Amino acid sequence: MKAKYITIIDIARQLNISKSTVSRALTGHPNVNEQTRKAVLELAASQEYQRNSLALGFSRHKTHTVGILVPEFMSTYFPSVIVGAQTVLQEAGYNVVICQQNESYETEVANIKLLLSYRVDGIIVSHTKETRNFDHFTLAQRIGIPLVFFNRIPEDMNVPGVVVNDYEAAFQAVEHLIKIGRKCIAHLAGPESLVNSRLRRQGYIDALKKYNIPYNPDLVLSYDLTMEKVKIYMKHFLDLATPPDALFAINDPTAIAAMEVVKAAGLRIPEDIAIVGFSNDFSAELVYPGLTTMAQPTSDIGRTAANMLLQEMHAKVMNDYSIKKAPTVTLPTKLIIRDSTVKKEQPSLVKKRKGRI
Amino acid sequence: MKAKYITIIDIARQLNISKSTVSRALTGHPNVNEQTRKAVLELAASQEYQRNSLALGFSRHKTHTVGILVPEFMSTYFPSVIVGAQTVLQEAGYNVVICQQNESYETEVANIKLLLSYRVDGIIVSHTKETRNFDHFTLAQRIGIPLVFFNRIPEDMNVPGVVVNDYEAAFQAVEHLIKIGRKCIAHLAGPESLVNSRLRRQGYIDALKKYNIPYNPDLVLSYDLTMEKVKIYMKHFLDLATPPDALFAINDPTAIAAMEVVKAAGLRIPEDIAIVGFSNDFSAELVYPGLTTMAQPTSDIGRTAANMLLQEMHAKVMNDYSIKKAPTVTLPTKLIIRDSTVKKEQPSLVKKRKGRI
DNA sequence: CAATAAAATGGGAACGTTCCCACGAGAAAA
DNA sequence: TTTTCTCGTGGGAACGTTCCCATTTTATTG
Repeated sequence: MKAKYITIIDIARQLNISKSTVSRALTGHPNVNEQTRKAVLELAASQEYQRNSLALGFSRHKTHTVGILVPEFMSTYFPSVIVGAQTVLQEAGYNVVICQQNESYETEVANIKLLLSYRVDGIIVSHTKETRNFDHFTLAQRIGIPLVFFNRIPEDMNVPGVVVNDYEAAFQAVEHLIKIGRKCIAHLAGPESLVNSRLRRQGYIDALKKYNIPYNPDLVLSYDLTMEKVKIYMKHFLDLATPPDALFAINDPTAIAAMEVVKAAGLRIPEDIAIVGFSNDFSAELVYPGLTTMAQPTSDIGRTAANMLLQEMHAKVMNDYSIKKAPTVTLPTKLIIRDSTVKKEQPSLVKKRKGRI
Repeated sequence: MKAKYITIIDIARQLNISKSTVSRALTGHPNVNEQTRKAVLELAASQEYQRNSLALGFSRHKTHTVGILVPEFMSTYFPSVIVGAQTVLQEAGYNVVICQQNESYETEVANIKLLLSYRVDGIIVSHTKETRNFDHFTLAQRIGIPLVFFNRIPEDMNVPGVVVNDYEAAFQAVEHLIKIGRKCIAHLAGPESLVNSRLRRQGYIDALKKYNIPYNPDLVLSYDLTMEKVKIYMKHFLDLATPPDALFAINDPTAIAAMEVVKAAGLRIPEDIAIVGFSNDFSAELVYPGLTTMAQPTSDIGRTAANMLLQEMHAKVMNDYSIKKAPTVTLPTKLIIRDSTVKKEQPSLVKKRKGRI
């Protein structure tokens, strides 16, 4: 089974002109007679000519395609970053292909190699939580393919990236809990391997310090972001002699899973335990009670990363980040307060229905 | 700024052998001396050789890449279908690139052309809700690129596809509402242009018929799946002289948005209005009350579509669906009953906390 | 030791496109 | 008229790989 595509040579033959002229006509080159161009375009359209981008990229050493690599896309975070990036890139005339790793390091390496082998012009990436070895990224850099990271940025690489102010965000989240009177605040932290996790944890610690609340390491558990663990850890917190009266969770799914445990234990949110998440996932608004969370400007993150990548790709000379500092943009987060920390009065649930018994 | 890649010719030159031999060594061809192969592989590794897939696909007319086209991926449905498909395809040695259309017809056409121009070996697709003209798909077929549809399948094209039993699913969903005693069931339907919408609507109508409940067209509103509309339409339902005591929504986001309206109106779910959604999105479990919904086997849908595509791609001769019937696989759905239709007793919320005042 | 078979290698075409260079025809300038 | 310029066109190289065919080397057999 073999696909049959029309080529510019087919068109040239039919019109009795050279492939050069056909090429010029199709690419909009000025030096071509208007009648010739018209004839070529018409024939190309009627024969459904599809340019062969393989041949083009191969010959021109530019594919006008960028790859976006994300660790997963079941939460709303990554999809909406992608949509933001895609908008900018498509406007700039670039094609976008997306690869997702299922949080697997091997897939990540394979996908980087895949993109390199397809000679993409640039890559936007957030690495998996498993990634400890960054050789596949430095490889891309060595070859000269611009890379822009977001969300998760390898520490010991000097690469352009877009992040949010994780430290301040965590600080504010915890400060919010303190200001509503909580004194015993637990933290479900992310894996130590991720910078964001460590920054958020530090923000947590420093917020406690600022308000003279002693930091109790027993109230902090790092975990690997698999949902089963949350339930175990949260239960552990509830079983402490002095259980916490608030929880700051590394992200919204964690917070939501924790809420399940709390509710199942018959405790009230926020009265017994107030909960704050991170990212403002779509579901944060939907859960009961609504989840207070630090919103990330996902679309902006994507757009910013895309613009940075465009700049890198258009640079005359490859930016050599072994000698100069790579640009990093930090975007602001915003605390969204919902019922999981501060309860609004409910509309009366017993209001009479109209027109019915 | 130009990327520099090592080529097999570079390697050949350094080892003083021909590019043919290098090619053979790298591709695992039998006719090559073991020592030569070892030398080639070592040099390739140390110089970080990256095969040029453009050249390869260009020369071989096979890219071993398939494209997946989805209308959007903010809900969990499409991402998890993709993950399912990706698993199968990667196991079969195919690369996967994902394109998302933001529900835009123009983007869809552009992306199909993009994939064709990159000479992908096959395409898995669910079209946008805007798509009325399917020329870009028939184009792919004419050229000889296998296509497999899922979820949304163009009616007047005879193409392989994977769907769920939308009609029966809708029937069962409505039957469930009837069995819990509801008599006045509204339906927020999807756009008429989508087959699924029409099938689900018919399932709704026929379920009513079976139980001798008169079908009232005023209780059915088709809409374009934009969230603002839901609120308007739902409010309209509530304002009817005889407002409905149940709602069957075309999908979960619709159902959830409707729940917001119901709750804001001070009505109780499910006592005043029972609600059923469709798809069992991640959020269906998280909302309050939990949303009863027809679960779709998303991962299976993806895996099935991928397997069908593999079969198409491996067919010796292109299947000509202008003369024979294209295979369609229908997968089963499953009703997930949650509190939005049948309330479980709640754990007491006033249970005493231990170890605390 | 010659004859033959098998294994390993080299040479070159092919894939579709762009781009550079050359060339002819006609127009404009000398 | 001759020279110069511009416009439109054609020819061919280049891109990196595979694959087919030819050739050389090595091993095996009579």
